[in-house]
Order: sequence, then C-alpha cells, then structure tokens
Amino acid sequence: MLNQGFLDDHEMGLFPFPSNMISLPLDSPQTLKSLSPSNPLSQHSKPSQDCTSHFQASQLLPLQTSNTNYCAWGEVSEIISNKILGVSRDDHLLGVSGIKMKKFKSRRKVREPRFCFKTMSDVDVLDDGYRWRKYGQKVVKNTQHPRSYYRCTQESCRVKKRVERLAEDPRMVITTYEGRHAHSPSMNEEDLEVNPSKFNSFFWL
DNA sequence: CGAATTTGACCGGCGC
DNA sequence: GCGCCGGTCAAATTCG
Repeated sequence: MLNQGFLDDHEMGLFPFPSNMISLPLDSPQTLKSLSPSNPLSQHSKPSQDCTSHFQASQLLPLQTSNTNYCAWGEVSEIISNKILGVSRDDHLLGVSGIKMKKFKSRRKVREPRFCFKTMSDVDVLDDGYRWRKYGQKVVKNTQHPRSYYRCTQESCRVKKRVERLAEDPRMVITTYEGRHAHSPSMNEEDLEVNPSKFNSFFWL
C-alpha cells in the first residue's frame, strides 16, 4: 500500500477512510475547487463555493439518503468522474456512476445512491470494515482489467460495490459503492478492543 | 465439509 | 428486431 500523503489529519476528518486506505485523486483539492463556478450542486443543496466540501461525509449524507436527490448525487459522481477519474461526460470508457446518471435521469428510475473513489493500492479489495462476497467478474469494453462485483455478506443488507483497476494506471483501484449499509461494519474483537470508534463515521453512518 | 470464489450463461436496457 | 454491453445468477470449483 502506497502512501502518497494526500490525506493529512485534517482531511481524514473530512472524509474518514479506514487507516489502511489512501485517497489519491489525480487532481489536488485546489483543482477541484476550481469547479465551483459551475458547481451544479448548489441548486440541490446548501450553497457552497467549494466543491471539495462535498467530499465531507456530513454533507454527502443528505444526498445519499434521499431518493429525490439522486440527480444531485449524480452530479457529484460526475464531478468525481471528470476530475478524479478523468473521463468526460460523454465518455463511456468507464461505467462509473456519474456517466450512468444520464440514463437514470431519462428513465426516472430510482437507483441506490452511489459513491465512487479512487485509491492507490496493491490489493483490489480494500478493507473498509465490511465483509464482502464476490458474485461476479466481468471484462468491460476497452479495459484490460476485469471489474469485480461484490455484495455485502450481511443478511438483508443490499449494498454492493464494484472494483476495477484503471486502464491508464493499474496501480489505481476504482471502488464504487452502491446503496447504504443497514448495519455496523463487522469487525473482530481485537479491533473492537483497540479502536471501538474506528468505523463510526465511515461512509453511510 | 461448508464457505467463498470462479466463470460461463443468462437477462434487460439501449442504440441502430 | 437484433446485437452489444454491463450486471447478475448459479453450478462448478477451490479454499480453509
């Protein structure tokens, strides 16, 4: 696991990755801030001049929990797609959520909220505190690396995630979460003793 | 031997 | 209607 030092303590507070996960956007936070003049999020959520603030877990939450706001969430994903993953609005090279949202809008189909991010890691499956069972793998068009599909092992929890490596940089892992966990992360007793609040604010909590 | 993974088949949406 | 494509299923296989 490479540590590029993107997240300092302060940023960890904004977006609480597990300690073994390193967020590594291609663009710096400053670059993301430059999106703000055309930030589509301002129509749907609290006005913000700083796009990076939408990476705060606290502000992501309302977008994730409301079906009526899924368009706004799509815009979030699209920003991530454009600025972090480096794909354009009309680029179908990667099947990430931001691109898919165009179809969602036209079909008015309610979909589970999604969140995708990119990490630099030797391993495909990052330890995010939840247990996952693989249910499929697919080679998607124009990519040399297969995409893996995982479901949360918890009964009655429908959260899914897919994992793929970036074609341009195989060191990069793109993880896309879909849905909300209806339970706490599963962890062994050792974790509970050492750090009982380790995952308390992670992602959908 | 039960659980997890693999992998080809299948399905539904979409574009032509 | 047909073919392509992404996503899922489920039988077979592997793993612990």
